[in-house]
Amino acid sequence: MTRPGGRSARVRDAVHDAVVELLAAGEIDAAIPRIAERAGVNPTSIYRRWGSRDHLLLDAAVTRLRATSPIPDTGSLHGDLRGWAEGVERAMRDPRGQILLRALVATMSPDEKPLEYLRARGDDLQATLDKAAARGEPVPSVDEVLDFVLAPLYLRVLFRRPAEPGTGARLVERLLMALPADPAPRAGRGG
Amino acid sequence: MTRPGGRSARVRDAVHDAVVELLAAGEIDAAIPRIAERAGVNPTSIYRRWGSRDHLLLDAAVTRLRATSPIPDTGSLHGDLRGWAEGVERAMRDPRGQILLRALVATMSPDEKPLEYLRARGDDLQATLDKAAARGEPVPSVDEVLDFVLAPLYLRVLFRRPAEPGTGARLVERLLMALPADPAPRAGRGG
DNA sequence: GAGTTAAGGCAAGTGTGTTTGCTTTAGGAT
DNA sequence: ATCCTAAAGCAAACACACTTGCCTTAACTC
Repeated sequence: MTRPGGRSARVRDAVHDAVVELLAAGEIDAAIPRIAERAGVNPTSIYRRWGSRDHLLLDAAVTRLRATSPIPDTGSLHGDLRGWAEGVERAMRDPRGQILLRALVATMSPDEKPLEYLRARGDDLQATLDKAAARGEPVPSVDEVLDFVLAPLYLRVLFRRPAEPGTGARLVERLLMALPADPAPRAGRGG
Repeated sequence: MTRPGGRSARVRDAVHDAVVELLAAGEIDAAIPRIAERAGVNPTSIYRRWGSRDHLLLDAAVTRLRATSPIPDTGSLHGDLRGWAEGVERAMRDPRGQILLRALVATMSPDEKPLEYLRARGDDLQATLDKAAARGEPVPSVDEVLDFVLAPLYLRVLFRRPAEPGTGARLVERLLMALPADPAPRAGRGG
């Protein structure tokens, strides 16, 4: 990527778009020539850049999901987590979000270290929690947020149906409700 | 399957075994001829029976996962859920369990109705909860068990690393701890 | 604006996954 | 024991994804 912002970026975006559209349209095993056609690009360009369909899918999923639902800064932990959870929930009600999450799970190598995507999210989360702790608010651990807010939202999408509106907010409320009023730093659950 | 228990079943098991072994060994995109070779079976048999690689993977995953970690009957809800959660946790520490869960997520059609596999689990869970309620114990809803016990265990496997020993038991304890002492039927969370 | 060079496009060649018609085998039925 | 039929095996034809060498385009640099 020594030439950012030019033709290279255009092709990359067009290919990512094509992947998302095709998957969302139900062509879940569209091969590279089909994706290239949809993107208005030569198949060779895809083979040369991504090498395999799985690498392309993983790249598209990570890139696109990373842009989704950042953690807001509302001034209170409750507001931050609630805004974030609602964003995740909304993204997971979009068929494209669903398919991207599924593609991510499908193409991640099982022995992969904690995926960069989720690690970055964990870091963001930690920063948000740190700020809240500095304000004197009682805070959960990152693990608790992932276990009791993100996990239910994701599991519902992957195995059942997308969470109904309000689920994210309810999960956040339940988690924060369970915290001790004392803002002493909590012993993490060991992740 | 009009001829259960004979050659047909042997071939099916051999093919399922081959799938699990190959996936667990890292050959995640082993094609059908490769699976057939490993199973000691003719590729045509696989094409005729399953039609596509995805159908085969889904069938193998559902079949094998269904046999894993049933809910025990210990006489107390706490014991039942704890035994089950520990079983799930253990299955997810096995590379074959991990890969099967991943294959399941990857090959499920996104618009699939709640997957038969998880629906059956939900029914088992409901039966366990009903028994406990009949004994006068306070019980959570099926949704709560899925959200706060199964979801964290699955998410950790899919995105991070398998849960450490004791995680399942701790999740169950936390859930039951949060219940009101009054065993009145709880209003479900609407799933 | 001319030069430099990744990256994209093109086209021909190659391999392998998939299909299909036919034959053989093995379980169950009579 | 013999018949019957689904399912498995076999082999040849087929299709198409993938590779590769070469040429062209376009973006950054001086």
